[in-house]
Amino acid sequence: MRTTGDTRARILDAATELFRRQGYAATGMKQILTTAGATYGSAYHFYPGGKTQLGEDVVRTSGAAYLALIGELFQDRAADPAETTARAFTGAAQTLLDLDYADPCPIATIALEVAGTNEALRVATAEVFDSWTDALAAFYGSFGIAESRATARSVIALLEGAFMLGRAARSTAPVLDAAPAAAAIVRAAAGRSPLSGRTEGETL
Amino acid sequence: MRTTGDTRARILDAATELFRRQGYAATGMKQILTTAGATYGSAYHFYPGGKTQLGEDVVRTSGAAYLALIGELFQDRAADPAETTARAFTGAAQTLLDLDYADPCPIATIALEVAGTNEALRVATAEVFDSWTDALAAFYGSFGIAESRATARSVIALLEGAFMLGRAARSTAPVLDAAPAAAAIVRAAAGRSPLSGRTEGETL
DNA sequence: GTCTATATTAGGATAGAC
DNA sequence: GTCTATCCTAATATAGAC
Repeated sequence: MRTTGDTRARILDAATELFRRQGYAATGMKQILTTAGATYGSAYHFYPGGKTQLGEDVVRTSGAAYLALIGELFQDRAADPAETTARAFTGAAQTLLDLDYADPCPIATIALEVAGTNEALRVATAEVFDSWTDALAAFYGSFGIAESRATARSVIALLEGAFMLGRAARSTAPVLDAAPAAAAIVRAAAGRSPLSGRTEGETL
Repeated sequence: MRTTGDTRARILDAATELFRRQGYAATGMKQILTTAGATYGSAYHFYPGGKTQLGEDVVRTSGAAYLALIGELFQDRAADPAETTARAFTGAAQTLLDLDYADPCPIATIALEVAGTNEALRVATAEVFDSWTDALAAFYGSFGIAESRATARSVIALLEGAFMLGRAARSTAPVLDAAPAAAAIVRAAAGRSPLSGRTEGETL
């Protein structure tokens, strides 16, 4: 039995970790509770809606944590946004390695698993993806990139897909390959924007 | 009980369909067999390795079918490869809609689910992704694009990620947004290639 | 708020008749 | 090659004592 944090936090942490490594459906409440050092009584006290409600908490909580991470990675207004984007991918490749190919995205596997079978969870994953898109779009928009939402969405999609191929192959190559590709997406969108030219060729 | 095809094919088809809609872990053998109109006896006769072996057959068979589809979509040597790529994404958005947001990629959900828990299946998904990458890289390479494998991998990753966001949001927008993004990836790679200039500006 | 015990259903897999 | 019956385990969830 661990003693770090309160019981609800331990259950949430254990579920987040296990969902990330095994997926949602393959992870049982029993395993979560054993890992968390908690009991059914506690779990259904905090999550009367059961596994689905716990899953929602996992998705929204880790979604918010990643939103904060996006805010940290994408804040340099002085740098080329395409370069900033590429750097984020390079860092993500390292994260993939550090996690030994567990899912670097805490909601990706869940999102695919529940898209057609659990409406509450599906909505939760959609809202998290939207919040990430909003944050990244705001960053690109601040550089005058016109289709900032479409650009942000594609960059996030590319990262998610690269994680998928990387995990399957147990290789960081797909994520590293995606770094210049992501930069190309951003540069192309910048080139199509009214303020274009400013981000092309010039360092600042 | 259906009578189309033999028993093994019915089991394979049912499993493919259910894995695509519900994922691998959430789909039970019982449900597969009920849907297929088959029994345990038949299932373990054809797949003595059980659910994992059935999953492998699903991954490799539908992986081969998609490889053929890639071959059909990417064969026009007269058109701009970036345009061809964008058109494939537009078509994929329609497929997503036609499937009512079931997974257009038959192995994506499985790939994420098993990446850390089932080595045999993980290898199967990796090999399928590789075969798709090879085919698409050969297409890009035929246009003189130098980093053809990295480009192909990123295009596939972008499509997989766009499917993920699209399924979560029940919207084709992520896939449609990804069409010009994919074209940008291809154009950027072409621009970095020795034979560059040929695919830029010119129609042929 | 936490515990144990249990209800109920489904999970994957096997044996052996036919 | 197909069937039924069954084994054993684990699934989610609940009840009720403490």
